[in-house]
Amino acid sequence: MKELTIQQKKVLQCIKFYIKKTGFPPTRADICRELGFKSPNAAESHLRALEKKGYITIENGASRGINLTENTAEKSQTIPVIGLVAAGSPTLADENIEKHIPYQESLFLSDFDYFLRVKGLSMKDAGIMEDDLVAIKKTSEVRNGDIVVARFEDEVTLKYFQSSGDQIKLIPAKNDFEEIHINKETEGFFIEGKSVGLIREN
Amino acid sequence: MKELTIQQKKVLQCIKFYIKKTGFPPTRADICRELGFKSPNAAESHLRALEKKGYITIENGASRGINLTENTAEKSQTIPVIGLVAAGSPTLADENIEKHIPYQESLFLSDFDYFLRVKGLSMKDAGIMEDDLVAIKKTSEVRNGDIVVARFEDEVTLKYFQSSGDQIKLIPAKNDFEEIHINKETEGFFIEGKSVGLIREN
DNA sequence: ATTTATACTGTATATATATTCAGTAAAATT
DNA sequence: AATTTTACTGAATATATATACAGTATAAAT
Repeated sequence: MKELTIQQKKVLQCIKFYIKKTGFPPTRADICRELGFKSPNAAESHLRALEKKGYITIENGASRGINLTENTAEKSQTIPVIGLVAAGSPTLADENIEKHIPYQESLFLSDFDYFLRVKGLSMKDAGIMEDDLVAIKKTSEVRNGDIVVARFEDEVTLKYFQSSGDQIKLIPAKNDFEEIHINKETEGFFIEGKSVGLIREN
Repeated sequence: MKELTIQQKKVLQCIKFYIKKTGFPPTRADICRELGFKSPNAAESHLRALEKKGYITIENGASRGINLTENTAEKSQTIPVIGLVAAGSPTLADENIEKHIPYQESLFLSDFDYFLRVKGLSMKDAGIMEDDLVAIKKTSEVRNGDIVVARFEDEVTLKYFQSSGDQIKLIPAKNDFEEIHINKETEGFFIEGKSVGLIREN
């Protein structure tokens, strides 16, 4: 989508804010009032520019006939899905993002930063199946029994966390997978975050 | 909140639908067009009734100045969670509803009608754990391999569905639970719906 | 039994609103 | 260098829209 100018961004923000506040879109005059314009044509021109660039649609002849396009409206309500690949860490870099899915704030008890798409069945006995989306909160503060995203060198895994002293155990929830034992200070070892929820798309 | 009459419900639904479709609320004339009224005052009166009962607010003098109140607006964005109890069917009656949770339309690939709170571990090997929320779409059209909500007399269960001819098998996803074999025409047997997704709140 | 709420039609109108036209001026693009 | 885009002011206007007023009729509440 074509880039917006600073003023056009201001107008778009103004529209979003107005809708949030009142439940319906602003008139040209409303926009002028909010942004200090003295002519309704200032608002009109900006609206037509926003329409041309695909951020809104305008129903001609209708009062307050402004509609945020899907792309515009959803932007603030989506969260990235990241593929869990054997090599490479789950960063929020564009190349790792599989897609964005709509997201409601209070979906889980805790807030979270991204969804991790699960590969493999090492957590099967914890009810985490292949292709499930695990909601991950980025943090290194984890407790025994938490399901964590751990990185060791280039490998990223989802495992139960168990620590005693300097010793950390990463335990898969399936007998035929192996536990990983690691020292806390081991170089290249990080806890990326922990699971706070799960979504499965049948 | 005070109960709405059938007509008032229709008008409220019409407003919601119009906003969903266009992004902005309807005029009095729009409502008349949608519902077949011949006088704008018909819409006006209903709007004032809805305002009086607290379902909407109206900004006087503003065109399309209709705002769904928090309660009203949320209703279409929350979905009920129903406890899966051994006895009693999962109806949407108030007494069965555990709570409402926020819900975004495109969360799963299919739409659905309610969440079922899972009790017991009979579907553990399908990755469905105790207290998980299974998204249920009310339907009797199910295919072999679907996870279905089946009711037999007073008992409601979540099982794999498998049919051949008149014979229906309800298969739990755990060895130590028993399969249920039932004839299609058995009295008191119903398929309530099928699972289309899952949410786990860690 | 009387009042109030529901559920409209039909007409009228003040005003809220979109939208066009005429300008000015700077910045960006071609 | 010429054209287009951006960013406005200012005035004018057709029409979209809320809203009041006058009725009619039935159902519900007090």
